Amino acid sequence: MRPTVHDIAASAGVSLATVDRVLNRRPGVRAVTREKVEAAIETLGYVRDMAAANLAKSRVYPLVFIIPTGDNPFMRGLEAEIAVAGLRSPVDRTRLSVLTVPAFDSAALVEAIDRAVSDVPAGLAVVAVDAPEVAAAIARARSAGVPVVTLVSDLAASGRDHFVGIDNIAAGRTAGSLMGRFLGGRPGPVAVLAGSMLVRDHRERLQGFTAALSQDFEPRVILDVLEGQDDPMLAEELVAICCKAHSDLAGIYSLGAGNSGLVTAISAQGRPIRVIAHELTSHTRSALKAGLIDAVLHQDAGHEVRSAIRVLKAKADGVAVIEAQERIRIDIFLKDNLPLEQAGDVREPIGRDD
Amino acid sequence: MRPTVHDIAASAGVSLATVDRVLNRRPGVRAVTREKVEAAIETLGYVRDMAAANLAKSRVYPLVFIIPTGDNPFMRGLEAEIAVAGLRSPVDRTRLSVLTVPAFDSAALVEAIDRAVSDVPAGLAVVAVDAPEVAAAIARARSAGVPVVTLVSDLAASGRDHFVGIDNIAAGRTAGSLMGRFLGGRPGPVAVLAGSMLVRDHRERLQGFTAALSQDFEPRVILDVLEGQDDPMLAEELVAICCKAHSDLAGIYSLGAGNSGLVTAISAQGRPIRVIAHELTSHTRSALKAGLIDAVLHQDAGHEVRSAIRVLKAKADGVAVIEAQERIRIDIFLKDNLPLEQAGDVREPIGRDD
DNA sequence: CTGTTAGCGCATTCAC
DNA sequence: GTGAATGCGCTAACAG
Repeated sequence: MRPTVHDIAASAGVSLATVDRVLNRRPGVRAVTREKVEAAIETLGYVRDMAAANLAKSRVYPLVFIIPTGDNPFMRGLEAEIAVAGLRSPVDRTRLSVLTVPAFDSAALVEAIDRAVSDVPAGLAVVAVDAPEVAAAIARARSAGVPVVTLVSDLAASGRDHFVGIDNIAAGRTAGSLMGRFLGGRPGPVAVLAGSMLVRDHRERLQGFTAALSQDFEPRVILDVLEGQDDPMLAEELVAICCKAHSDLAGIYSLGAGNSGLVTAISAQGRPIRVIAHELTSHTRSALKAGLIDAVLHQDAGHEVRSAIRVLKAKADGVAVIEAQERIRIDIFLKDNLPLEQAGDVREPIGRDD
Repeated sequence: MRPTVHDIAASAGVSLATVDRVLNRRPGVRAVTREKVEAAIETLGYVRDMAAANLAKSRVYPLVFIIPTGDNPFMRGLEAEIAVAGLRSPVDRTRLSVLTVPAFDSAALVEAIDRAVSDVPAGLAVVAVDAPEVAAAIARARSAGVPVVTLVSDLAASGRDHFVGIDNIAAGRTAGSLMGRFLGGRPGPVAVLAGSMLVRDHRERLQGFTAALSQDFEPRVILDVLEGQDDPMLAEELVAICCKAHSDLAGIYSLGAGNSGLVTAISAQGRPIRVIAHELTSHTRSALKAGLIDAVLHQDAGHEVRSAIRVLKAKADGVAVIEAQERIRIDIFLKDNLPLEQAGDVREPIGRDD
């Protein structure tokens, strides 16, 4: 039987209230008494039963997610997954709320963070914009006692408690490696379609891609990055122009959003072009099936949301997280290992995690 | 505030004990009374707080895992992950035990299942052997009220509550698709190294591989399956013979264990052979880095163990599982997206195994 | 058949 | 500074 507060109270010769005070680091205990209790905790190997503690406290965890507005399908999928997780709130004692702010707008993000913190939530999950003022706002949140995780896009300089997302350099390297192998000996340049080089994860993906493709394979020209602003129309136009300019174009790596435009552009081409894209959506899924896209690298929004919730609760309670469980995987989808589309899928399918 | 038992007791005009009786489907309640209570539960939207219930019951979940003996590194990794999960037992109220039985020995497995069931555990996780008597034993367990999940290798005919593992047909298809693309136009036959065709997951992988490779690519000869019994020595020998017999061998798909032997054999070859294998171990990892293996398909044993525990607890409590969370992924590793080696990783003794 | 009561392990008033 | 008492939501004797 696990030791309880009663056991350590008896063992230390004090009352439950005193034990509770030292457990929760509250004042009103003499140093000697405290040490006696801590000794008892140590020798009995006491670990507090969080379930019972939460029951007694009627604890709920108000958690705030701050994500970009706009029609980026991945972000909307993320929002949908937050809503799904919200269905379980009564069970896991959370209360989830979502704040949306214009994408890439650090001022708006800072304001949202400060506003969220003023309600002293149990935790904050932020899709970070890579800017110093954002880092400062996150630091403020933390020093106000609010645990913060960055979501999808990291900002290590902020001192956030945890990053929930994939290793984007590794993702880029994987894309580069797949591209190199898929192309085999076939000549011709490779194009890269990004959203914006102002975004950290896009920069990292490009970096990894370039490194892997130039390191492990025969020399190949990587054309200047096409910045499609994650906008399907613009992406389509840029890709079409690029195809015209390079009649021997061998491959395209799309590392951001706006893939519906990309697909339209390449399906108009009569020649085979190897294409690797990010995020499984209804568009990339059907393009994959049709053979227009060869591989899709993916991060599971559902897993990310659940992971953020678990981590924030753990941080709020000051307990350790299961690292292995919180590692977000880079999923690689070919037409042959597509997960089934599920009834609950909003528009961005899948969901599986740990 | 969520409604509690008090609320429904008041609303139904009965006592707590009666509410508890209908909640737990215990006898001693008149049909009319029961219906009143159920109506109250329905209208108030009551959901029982499992944490509080478990606290009151001092509930623990004795869970039994039955896995093969032998030096199959994946199985040993699985066992290690069970031990890791056991560290958290005090926290999540489980008590894990492991029974090992000789691999592919259905009689031994049946006996182990029956023995485990006689202790009436809260749940049973079994690496199933594909045999009718095993299915019968699992069915017995379930009708004795013990929830059963199959682990890694399924046995749908048994009526198990859930399967914890990857979709092996999809895994095979993925391997076939990758093999086809990696080979490009290069001619030459492809070999398949399996453990045994008596095992269901191996059969399924082969089936998927053959289908994908012959369906989506130019015709290619797939040689007769080499059955290496998951034994490194035998695998090495078989592969060496195969290489000698087929000087134009283009690729090898290793869908079982015994990969250290495979690696030894192919590293002795002077010519490039595309290799796709299963399960990331120290051997496959270093072969991947060295370029001897091109891709590794992987299932995360840690995830599988945690998933089995979550599912069995849920089944024991009669509550729903988060399906998305319990789907086990097929991880695809290239040298570029290898996860960092961790303390808990599978480590095999040098020389004699996979 | 149904209700009362006393905990499960912990947190929190309120006295002393 | 410290302790006794009460309750969180639920279960389990034990009465009636």
